[in-house]
Amino acid sequence: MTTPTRGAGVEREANLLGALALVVTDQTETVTAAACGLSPTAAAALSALLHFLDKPTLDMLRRVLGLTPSGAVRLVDRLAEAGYVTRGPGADGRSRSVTLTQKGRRAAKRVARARAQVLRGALAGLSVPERETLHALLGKLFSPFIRQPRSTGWICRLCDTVSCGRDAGHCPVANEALAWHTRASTPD
Amino acid sequence: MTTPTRGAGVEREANLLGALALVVTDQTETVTAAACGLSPTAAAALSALLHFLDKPTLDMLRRVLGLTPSGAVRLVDRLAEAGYVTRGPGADGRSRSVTLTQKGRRAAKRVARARAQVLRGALAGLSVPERETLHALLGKLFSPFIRQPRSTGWICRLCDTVSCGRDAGHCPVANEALAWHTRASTPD
DNA sequence: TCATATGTGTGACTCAGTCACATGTCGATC
DNA sequence: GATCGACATGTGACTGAGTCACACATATGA
Repeated sequence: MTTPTRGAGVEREANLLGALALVVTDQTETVTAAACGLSPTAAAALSALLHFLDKPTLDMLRRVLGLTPSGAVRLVDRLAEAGYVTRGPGADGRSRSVTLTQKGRRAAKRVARARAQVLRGALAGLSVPERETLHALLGKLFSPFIRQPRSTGWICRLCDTVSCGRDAGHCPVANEALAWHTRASTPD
Repeated sequence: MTTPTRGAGVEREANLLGALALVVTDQTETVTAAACGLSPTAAAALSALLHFLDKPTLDMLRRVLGLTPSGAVRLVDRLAEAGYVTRGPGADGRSRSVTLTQKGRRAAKRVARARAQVLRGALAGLSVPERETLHALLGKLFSPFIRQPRSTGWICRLCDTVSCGRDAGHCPVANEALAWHTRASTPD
């Protein structure tokens, strides 16, 4: 009993998971950067701006991408120079809103499409029931990452918030975070 | 018939896969870089040097990491300055071997351990049969990435070649690559 | 033998970010 | 209402990790 294939088994799966995560991320960064003609970070910013519901500010972008304030300023400078965003007055006298231009919106959609294409390509070889199974397993894999405070950027910085199903309660990240907050309500 | 949960279904799983790959890679880069006190690329280089069987050269490292020749020279400069590697004569009058020092070997092992810890942590919530299932599915997810020529670094640049089981025919990357080469033997 | 390919290395530069610091604004408290 | 600390943005100077263009030595093949 206990586990016949312990030890080496875990290592094999761990290694495979690491390798897959690496290719998927590599590919995604390459194609999203190409889709907007800027850096992967800029691509992530465009994607985030596309999916934000309320008027995003420079500071929100900073948090999502895990940058320093000045880093975010430089990033928005670049996006603005490319004609992708404009700065406007924020809700606050201190903050400024960052808004996608038409051109920026188009670029952001290209970014999202490019990402989706890579990911759909990866899933192409799976049958529907296999995809269902995978979905459940991926959800479980998330938990450990949500529990702990993250040092770098936001998990969902490239997410498609529609297909993510956050509002419908389908997003494991959102669900875990919610459960976590209700459990231990430490207001920072 | 056909597929009742088509369309949106694929998008959901695709999105989840992308998000998971992103966190896993983020975390891995963070901890491996911390483990050696240098950049994620340097950490990958140490890991690669640890697992190379034959005497690695600067050029091999360059290929694995997807750098330019001069980029690789700079990287090895940094590794040497940190006391992690030494340059020696290569098999060839042109090439030079890059060898881990004792200190470098220790650092490389820390890198490998740090990576393994992240990945094992992700898998911690899965039962043994769930891990088996995941393993099979991850293997299938790989195929599309191996078929196409990659622009950026090598898929396995952080792999633990022992637990990967390449020689025993357990590594899906190696297997796919092998099958691919026997099918279309274009010697470039 | 000579042209070409290959591996390594250098100088000048770029790009994306950092840090230290300045400025303007908000909220709370006296 | 004045003041003080926290906060959002922005700027100048700098760094780290890479690039490109080029040089040089060695290897390979016609």
